[in-house]
Amino acid sequence: MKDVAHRAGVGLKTVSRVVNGEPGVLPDTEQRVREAITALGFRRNDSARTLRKGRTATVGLVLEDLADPFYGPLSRAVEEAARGHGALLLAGSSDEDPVREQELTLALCARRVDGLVIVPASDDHRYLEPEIAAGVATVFVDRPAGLLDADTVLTDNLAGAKEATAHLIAHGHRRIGFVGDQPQIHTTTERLRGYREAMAAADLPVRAEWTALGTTDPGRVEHALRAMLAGPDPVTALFTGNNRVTATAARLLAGHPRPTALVGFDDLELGELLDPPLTVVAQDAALLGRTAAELLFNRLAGGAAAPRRVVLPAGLIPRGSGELPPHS
Amino acid sequence: MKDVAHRAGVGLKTVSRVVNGEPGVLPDTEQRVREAITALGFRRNDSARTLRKGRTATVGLVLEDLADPFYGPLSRAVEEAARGHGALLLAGSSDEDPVREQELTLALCARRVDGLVIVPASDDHRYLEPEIAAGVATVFVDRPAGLLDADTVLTDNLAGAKEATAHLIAHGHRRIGFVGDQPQIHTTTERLRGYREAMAAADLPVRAEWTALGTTDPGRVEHALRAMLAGPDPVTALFTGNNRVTATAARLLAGHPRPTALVGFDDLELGELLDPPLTVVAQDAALLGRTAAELLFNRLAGGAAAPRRVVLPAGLIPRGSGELPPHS
DNA sequence: CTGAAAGCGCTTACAG
DNA sequence: CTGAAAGCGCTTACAG
Repeated sequence: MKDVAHRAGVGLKTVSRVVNGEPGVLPDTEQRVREAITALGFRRNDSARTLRKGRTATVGLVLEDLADPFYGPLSRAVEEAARGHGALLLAGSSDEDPVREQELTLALCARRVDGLVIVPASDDHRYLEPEIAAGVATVFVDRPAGLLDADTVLTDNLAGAKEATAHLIAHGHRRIGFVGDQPQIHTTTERLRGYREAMAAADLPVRAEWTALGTTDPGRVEHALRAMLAGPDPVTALFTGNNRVTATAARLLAGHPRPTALVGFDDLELGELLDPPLTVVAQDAALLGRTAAELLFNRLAGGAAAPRRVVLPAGLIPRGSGELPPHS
Repeated sequence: MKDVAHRAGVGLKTVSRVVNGEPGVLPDTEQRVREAITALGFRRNDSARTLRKGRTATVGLVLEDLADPFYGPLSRAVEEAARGHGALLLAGSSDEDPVREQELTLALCARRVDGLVIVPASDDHRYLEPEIAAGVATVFVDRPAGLLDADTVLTDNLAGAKEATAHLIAHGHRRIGFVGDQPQIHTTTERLRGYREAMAAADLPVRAEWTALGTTDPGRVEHALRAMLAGPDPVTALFTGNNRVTATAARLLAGHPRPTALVGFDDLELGELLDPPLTVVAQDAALLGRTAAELLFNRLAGGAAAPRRVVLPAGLIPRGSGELPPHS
């Protein structure tokens, strides 16, 4: 910029005015500045600008895994909102590791992002207190913050899980298995709770061997499923706790001799083309992201003193796999 | 930092030394500085740091759509590489719009990203010449740069498309349709070329109505497919040009009276569970991303004068849909 | 309409 | 072992 000013024979501030389209520059002067800019290939350094301005026009997004298709629409929704506000998106994966979540989040804070959308992996977010106090607008999505009061956007996992389980019960099942993600994840425990409550509401017992929580590693899931499907008294229906578990269950059931009912939490692409077509409880990942971004920019605009909590619905989509009757 | 220095009764540089773990600070002094840091809740501003250092430890990623599952593993691979080099990822979608690609890319450059991984939507990247000259390491992935010589990582779309088409021909098909993405996209034309070459190699004609290019909008794709499947001389097999087109084709064929063979470019989750299981030519999106990131950091490390071009293989995975015989 | 000075929060290059 | 001065590339607050 100094070079441009020198070449155009003007002051630094005049170049700044031209670059930012500020008024009060004679057409003639502006012309000279523009020529110098082109000749020197000048491009404003937005990092420097940002340092002086206070805001970085950057939003940080921390989620479990950028490669997981569930988070694609969520990321895109946050990106669109950011774009609408002239901001860019700094994104990263926590890999469901609390340490990694914190490192990543604090690295984003060190870059002085204006706001943060977090799918938490940890259960203690007090490390963010100074950041939030310093003005970083923070929204938790998909799962609540731990030991921290902050804006949150959730899906009604409890109701969704109840609906899924009640649906299986309504189709005559009494021995229903639940295979979920790791137990420290909020959505896992909520969905497990929904399953239990629906079973209890129908006066059905839940045997210990009918619930299995753990990583979504296909090997682990397959092992858990096989255990439930074996023995003298196998489950006749399965409720799977998220998209990855459901995919593994669908694969296994496709090769299983006994028709077993299946309802999954989260929809899967092509799910309607499976045999039988996949019944799911679906949530709207894009809406989750859009809502989170709205709360974020709302807060950045100076709104909402008290943290807000938004709960979005999940809805059953019956397609066939969840309507199979119990095998005799 | 000034406040910390003041409170600890030391100079600015000493705080800097402590914060960066540089040697040459007495334990006693360090202790005082650390106390001041904690008391004031000081956190280094990495934006200021990068302004002075020259490098921002940030990599920009421009792709078609953050929500498209195809790009998930690619993004994640770039993220992992960036992380390995202490860099963060600034990501955004071009939406297959050349103007948006350029705006986004230049916005990333204005933030002074150290490097750029681009899935191009435009066919003229000369706008990047000054940026590259200024030292922004730039790698194009999935599609080549337009009018610019730069590091590039591609899949062998031509060979993959030939293999897919030859596979259908080997199973007795003579009337094969190709439905692809928009014609300005490099991968579309390469795959179309592979289709044509395989047909020509088998001395089969290609009628104009057997090829249809356009957006991946399900309505458009369905319309094109229906046209090919109708009439007195319908195609007996389909080769679909990417994941989205394949998904629409699988949906349509599932409800179609005549069994029609299908080979898709790109694999789909659950594809093996369809009826018939989906035959595809698969590419490794994660490897695409990993390789691109390698070239990027290689260049940042001062390597490779001449731009490099890496071509990765695509391989046929026969599962059933591509082995259906022609209907009589 | 225009520009010189100060400052955003750090690091670099020196000097002691 | 420690720190004062200058500078990274901009914008802010003034003054003319």
